[in-house]
Amino acid sequence: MPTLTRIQSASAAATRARVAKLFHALSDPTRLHLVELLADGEHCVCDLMAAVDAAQSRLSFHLKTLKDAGIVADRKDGRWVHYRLRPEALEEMADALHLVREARPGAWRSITCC
Amino acid sequence: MPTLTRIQSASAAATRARVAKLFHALSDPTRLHLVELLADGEHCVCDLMAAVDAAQSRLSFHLKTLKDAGIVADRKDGRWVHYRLRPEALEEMADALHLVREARPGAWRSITCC
DNA sequence: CTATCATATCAAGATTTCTTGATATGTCAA
DNA sequence: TTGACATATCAAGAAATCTTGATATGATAG
Repeated sequence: MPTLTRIQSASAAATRARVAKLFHALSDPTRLHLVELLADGEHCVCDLMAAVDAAQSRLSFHLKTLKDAGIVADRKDGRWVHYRLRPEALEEMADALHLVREARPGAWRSITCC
Repeated sequence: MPTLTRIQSASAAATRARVAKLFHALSDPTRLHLVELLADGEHCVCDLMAAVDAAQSRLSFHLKTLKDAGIVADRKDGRWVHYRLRPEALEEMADALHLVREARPGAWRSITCC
């Protein structure tokens, strides 16, 4: 494998891993619900816990998953923690989808068979 | 819980499950790679197998995952099978993202605490 | 027919993700 | 201070997902 190709596919692989992580973060109904709730602005964990019916540690786990993917950010305020959406991450996802949606017909052809 | 609320949240839950399934299908680097490859049109399994470096049954598993989510469709042609993207599914995902991205500030307020 | 090829499916194990209950940490109120 | 509260983290088990190798199916070529 030539060097350039290796480098390109290495970064393509890194990009895919990043995008996969973003999509994974939204691949769970509870997390989708949380993201919906945060769509109108910042909320504290206690509100979120009341809105989605989840045990505290379970909610904490899902918020952490979203935060690790960069989809939400948090802010400490006394004994409360407020979470908010990070629109950049959602844009990143929209961009990834868009790249796939714009067809590039004939970019590569059948080699192996058919 | 009043009936209307229960019905609404039942269908909201169903929608979230559907959307979660779509996002889950794209939450894996191999499947993202496949979707990229299909972005320029239909390809047979053998081409895809050459392009992503995956064992046959592994590829088959990931294609099935994409197909079950409705992201790709297949077409049998003699002993070959050709897969193609289903743009509707990608639109569905883009729509789901869009709903979250348009903020609806103040749609609900803190009740429990804070 | 028979052999070969393309693909799907299955079974078992490996790995990852999720849930639960328990405990830790830091903050505020009394 | 002390106690109650909000949240995070941890450990262990449960569940889902992924990988691998083996076998099944159906189509074509010879």
